[in-house]
Amino acid sequence: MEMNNIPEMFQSKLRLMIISALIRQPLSFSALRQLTGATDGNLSVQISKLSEAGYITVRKEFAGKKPLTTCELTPLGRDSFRQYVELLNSILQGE
Amino acid sequence: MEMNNIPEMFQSKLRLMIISALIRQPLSFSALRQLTGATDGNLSVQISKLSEAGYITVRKEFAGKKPLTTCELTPLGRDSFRQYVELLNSILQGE
DNA sequence: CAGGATACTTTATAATATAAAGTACTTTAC
DNA sequence: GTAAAGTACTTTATATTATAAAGTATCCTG
Repeated sequence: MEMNNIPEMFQSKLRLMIISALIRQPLSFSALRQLTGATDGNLSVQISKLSEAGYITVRKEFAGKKPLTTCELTPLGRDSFRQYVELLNSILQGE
Repeated sequence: MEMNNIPEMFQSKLRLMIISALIRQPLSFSALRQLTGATDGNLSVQISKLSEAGYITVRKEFAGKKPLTTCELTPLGRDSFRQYVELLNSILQGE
């Protein structure tokens, strides 16, 4: 099968949920936590991985005196996701 | 007595400890917490008050991905403290 | 199949802020 | 002088994220 072609970044349910959520618009850490139901720690780790892979950008600032983290999909992230979906489609089509 | 002259900002043990600690050099929130033994909430509140009074400046930044808060005495803060000590001295001297 | 290597997840703890509740002290009113 | 009010300080709980440690699952390898 083409299983070996599945990019690292899509081999985690949580990362997949994050990317899916970011397709529509940038979201804060809190929003992602709510949408995914993930724990803080796990969410933090997976966001870092997506960021290191260049799939998302992470902006940090202070909203008042509290930290605010915003995640946004990069073109690379978007393209990779598109390609991944195409790959799944082709697999579905029987190769 | 001159009791009524005691400035608001010096009427709290914690604020006094903070100012005393900052006389030597700027310190982080964590350092102040350690030095004073105060709880996070209380320390945060009293730092805000000192800042609003113009006695200290509070700088916020990210050290890596974590927030770092640094407090520094302003000239006003330093002068006020000096004057306060003088006031106490004069009271001690019998007015 | 036992033993590792990997990677993901949870849990605990850290850095600060805010709000709510508790405590103390000081006025005011009777 | 004391009960009721008002003020201010303190603690406690919870919110934002990050990191490290421990747990769990999976996969490879001999």
